Amino acid sequence: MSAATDSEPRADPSNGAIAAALDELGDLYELDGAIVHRVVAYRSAAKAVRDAPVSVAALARAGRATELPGIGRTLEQKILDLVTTGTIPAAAKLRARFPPGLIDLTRLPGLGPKRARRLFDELGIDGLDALREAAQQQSLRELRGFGARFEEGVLAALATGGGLRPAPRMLLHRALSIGEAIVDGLRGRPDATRVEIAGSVRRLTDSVKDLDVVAATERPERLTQALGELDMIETSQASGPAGARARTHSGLAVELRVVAPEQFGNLLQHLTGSKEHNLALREAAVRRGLHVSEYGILDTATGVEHRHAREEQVYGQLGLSYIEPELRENRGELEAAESRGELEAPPLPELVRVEDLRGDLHSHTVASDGRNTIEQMALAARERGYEYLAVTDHSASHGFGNDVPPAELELQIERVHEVNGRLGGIELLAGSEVNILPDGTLDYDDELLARLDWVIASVHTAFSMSARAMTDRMLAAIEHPLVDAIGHPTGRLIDRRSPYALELDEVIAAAARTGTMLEINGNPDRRDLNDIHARAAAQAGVRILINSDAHGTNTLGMVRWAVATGRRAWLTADQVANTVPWTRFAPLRKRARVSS
DNA sequence: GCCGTTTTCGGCCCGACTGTTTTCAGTCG
Repeated sequence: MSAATDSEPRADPSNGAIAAALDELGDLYELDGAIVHRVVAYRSAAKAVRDAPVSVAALARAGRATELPGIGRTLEQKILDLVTTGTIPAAAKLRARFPPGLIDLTRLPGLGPKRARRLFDELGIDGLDALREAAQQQSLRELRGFGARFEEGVLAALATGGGLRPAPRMLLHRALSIGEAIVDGLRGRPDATRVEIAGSVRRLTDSVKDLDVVAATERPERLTQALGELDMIETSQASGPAGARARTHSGLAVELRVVAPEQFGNLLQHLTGSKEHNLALREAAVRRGLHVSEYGILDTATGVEHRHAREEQVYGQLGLSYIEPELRENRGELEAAESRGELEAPPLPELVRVEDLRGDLHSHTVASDGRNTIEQMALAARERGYEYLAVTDHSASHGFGNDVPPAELELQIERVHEVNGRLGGIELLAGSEVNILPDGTLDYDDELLARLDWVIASVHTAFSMSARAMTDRMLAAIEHPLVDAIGHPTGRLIDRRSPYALELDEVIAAAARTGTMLEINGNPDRRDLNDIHARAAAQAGVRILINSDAHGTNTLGMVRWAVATGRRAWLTADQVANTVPWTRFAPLRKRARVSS
């Protein structure tokens, strides 16, 4: 937190900080009345920065930021200003013209930049407090285009805190389970011929802000009414003939859209998104004279609207092969779907599946904070069809009363080998999830580590180090010859805790060079590495592990969330180390190569 | 502000719904 001085160069802003600055600039230009396309350019650039797997500050200093999609010379210069001076001149200028509370106004539902600007220009309303006061005095309705309903809406939104901050997001596993229940409920209705989950839940993103459901029916009004009658629905705001909106008791916003069966593919494709995928898809289609909507594809040459019952037909008419929902983020999937393999763009990958996994390299037992014994975990893993399971309880300094002192680990090794000798059909690895201490050392000595069959090393303490110190800490662990893999490498908790400051490109390069595997952790709160980082790591040649981090027999299945992230990372089974049989996995371990 | 099977200017997806309106702009996804 020390201020930068002449002797101490300014620390590079993170991608998140650069993205926030671009988003703010977009907001300011929007208030300033800039054309929408310019504002969209800032938003899309912010997203590109946020998604970039490498340091954008470093890219900008190298004059290479324009390699990112949606970033041209102007934005590169603005990023460079931010990196070198800590501020963007254009933003400073606009901030002086518009009070900070004005952007808060645009966060309220139904109040965008145009109307917020009018409230400021014509009534001097410069923030939420002034807006509340004006609404209470019923002076908003004097403005043309504003009425009593608007005043009521403002007071209601401010009273409930709605709109003051973005709606809380729900983790995927919860939203998916609610979504499946809703889909089941609607499928039971005689009027529904098809019902599917769409939106970000179908794309298996980390977390979601709402649930999109699509249905095919000849009787739309019957089905939209049925949504409100489901047990899990708290309130329904029946909209129009195109669908309905509702909210579940758990607070999840649900949007149901309906079309005729012959248009179901168009609707499913549209509502699955992402917005960026659809935007790029539609722009490319327009260049071919085709206009894509949720109702069909209009061919401007013939005037014919083509309706498709299946998504494959939608992509097919656009000259594309089918794109898995997890890939629909406009991260190169459209180019790949267009490729037939012979061109320079590689075709779409065949994505890894849960069924491809042959083992799990991260699990806990009662020896630390797990709930089941070695034998119970082994039987459950064998039941899943695994050929190997690493028992990796926490190490000597875990704390929380769950640590395993060296003497205890020696006993645990014997227990694992004993069960392994007794049980057939599965290879049990005596392992440990070893803490990486702040100085980069581990909390067992090398002699003990060498007696283990498998070591996954993780950071569990001292999260708020500088990026340099944390990177060095991680690199020290990666360079250790007895560390086979790194667990949950960035430490993030989805929507709750940011990743530690870390130069991930250095971590990835070191992991690739040393043959240290990097994990995608299946805990639905973690999914760490994330999709962007896992893709970058795999492209750099790092072997990726897909692990459950199960703390009981009933959570071995959490690998499905890690597989979801792996699929979003474009991973094929070949890029995931634990898709191979034990005889091929064993020699991939760093320790196997050190000792041979 | 970006970008190019429309290549350095002139475009930049498409539709639903809302509130306040008599035909639509703004907002949202």
